[in-house]
Amino acid sequence: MLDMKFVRENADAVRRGAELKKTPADVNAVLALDEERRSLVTRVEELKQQRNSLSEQVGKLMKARENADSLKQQVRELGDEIKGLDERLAGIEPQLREMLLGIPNIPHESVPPGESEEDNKVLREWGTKPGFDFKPLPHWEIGEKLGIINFEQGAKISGSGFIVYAGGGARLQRMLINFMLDMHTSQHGYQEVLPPYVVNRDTMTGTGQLPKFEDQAYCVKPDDLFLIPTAEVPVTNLRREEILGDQELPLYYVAYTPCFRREAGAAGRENRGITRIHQFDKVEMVKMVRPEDSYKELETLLQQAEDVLQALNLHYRVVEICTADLGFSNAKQYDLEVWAPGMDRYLEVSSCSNFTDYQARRAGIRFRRDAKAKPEFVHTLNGSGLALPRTMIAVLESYQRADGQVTIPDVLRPMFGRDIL
RNA sequence: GGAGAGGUGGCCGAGUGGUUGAAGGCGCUCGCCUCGAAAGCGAGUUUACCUGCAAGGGUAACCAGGGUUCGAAUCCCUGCCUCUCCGCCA
Repeated sequence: MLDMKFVRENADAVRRGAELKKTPADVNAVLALDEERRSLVTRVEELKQQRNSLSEQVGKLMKARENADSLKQQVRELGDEIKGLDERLAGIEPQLREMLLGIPNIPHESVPPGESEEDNKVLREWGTKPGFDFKPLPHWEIGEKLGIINFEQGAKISGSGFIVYAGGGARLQRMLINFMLDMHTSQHGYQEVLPPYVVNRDTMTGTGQLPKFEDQAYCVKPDDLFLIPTAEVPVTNLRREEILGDQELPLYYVAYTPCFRREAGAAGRENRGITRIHQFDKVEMVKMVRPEDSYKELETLLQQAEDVLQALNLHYRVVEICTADLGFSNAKQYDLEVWAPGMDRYLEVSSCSNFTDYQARRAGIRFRRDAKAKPEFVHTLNGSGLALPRTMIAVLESYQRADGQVTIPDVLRPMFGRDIL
């Protein structure tokens, strides 16, 4: 969320930002409620000051064994008035917070303007589309033929949108996860964490999944816990409500987790195969950095995600997301889209975002530059490094052979132990 | 799951109704001292919000939420968490 003071002092910039994002946001209503809150606070604090000093006098009188009844009565009446005002405040404050949460982060000035995702800008391409002397199959056909992806079993035991990897498929998936984690920890300086896959309501709220997207999450009802939709949720919340030391920054976390998404409303789209499933694996990078470094850190984050694709020798392109397609909390975002020759299209495998202080304010993640300095909010970033199903799609489809077999990418061979699936 | 104990500032640790935002110690910051350092001495050391041009003033917070009271870190209730013992279990 944005800082109330910032909204008050930069109302126009906030309005413009929401417009650019095509997100309706009633800034005036927020300003009005803020005004009301402040006048209420001022009044109630005055009354409390009176109560405190009168109450102190009561104490003195009673100690001196003098009669304090009329004073007591006076304080009691003050107390009633305070109670009323406090209750009104207690009603307004959550409402104000909620309205503030409805205002999106402001896009960075470098973000290209746009009307829809059509206006996203392809910045560059890496590698070339692989050529085939046969018609490349889509991954679901490869998967079924080789018996490494089983859709029926997934549907049987869990439901549509769940899959079972078997044999070389399961093994390849595990190797890919290993490979990514190893790269990010040993070459990119990340600390690996293995968080819980189920989190509480506060955690889901801290990163913004709740209350707005409750219908997208799987809920463990008796315990009011939620299956994580991405590792971003537990990992970003690791430091929730903390004040970090300057020497701790920048913090780089990488986590492998499964991700669970109900995808309510997404059913029936052109999502054959495993492009969009309810449970998938992902390696996620999360950064907490000093504000002045965040845009530089976004570039390295992007590069680190690209490194994975390059090591796997998969053709991809880098897309700069335009203002209209930018996520609600994002100030700037790049997507990596990998080429899937069997599907004849690009698939988003990574999304690298700079949230500036928007997410950190909501989650209360701060740092102190030195012992005397005021705490400041960190900037948070995250990026997939990478999403497994779509990486798997790209590998299967790009490395397929005329005989139906799939070659194992060079970098994975030592780990995998053989050169075909 | 059963029984018990406990949750106070960066840390340790006092505090059971009235200038206690909180003793004392440690740590940390600044200053003095020193060629420099240590020791020693002195000062300072939570956060959020409101108000003010500023200096400053004020309110709130001792796990969280309610309650009692003129007044609560201190009393009562509920919840959460931690620890110990028992049970169960990958």
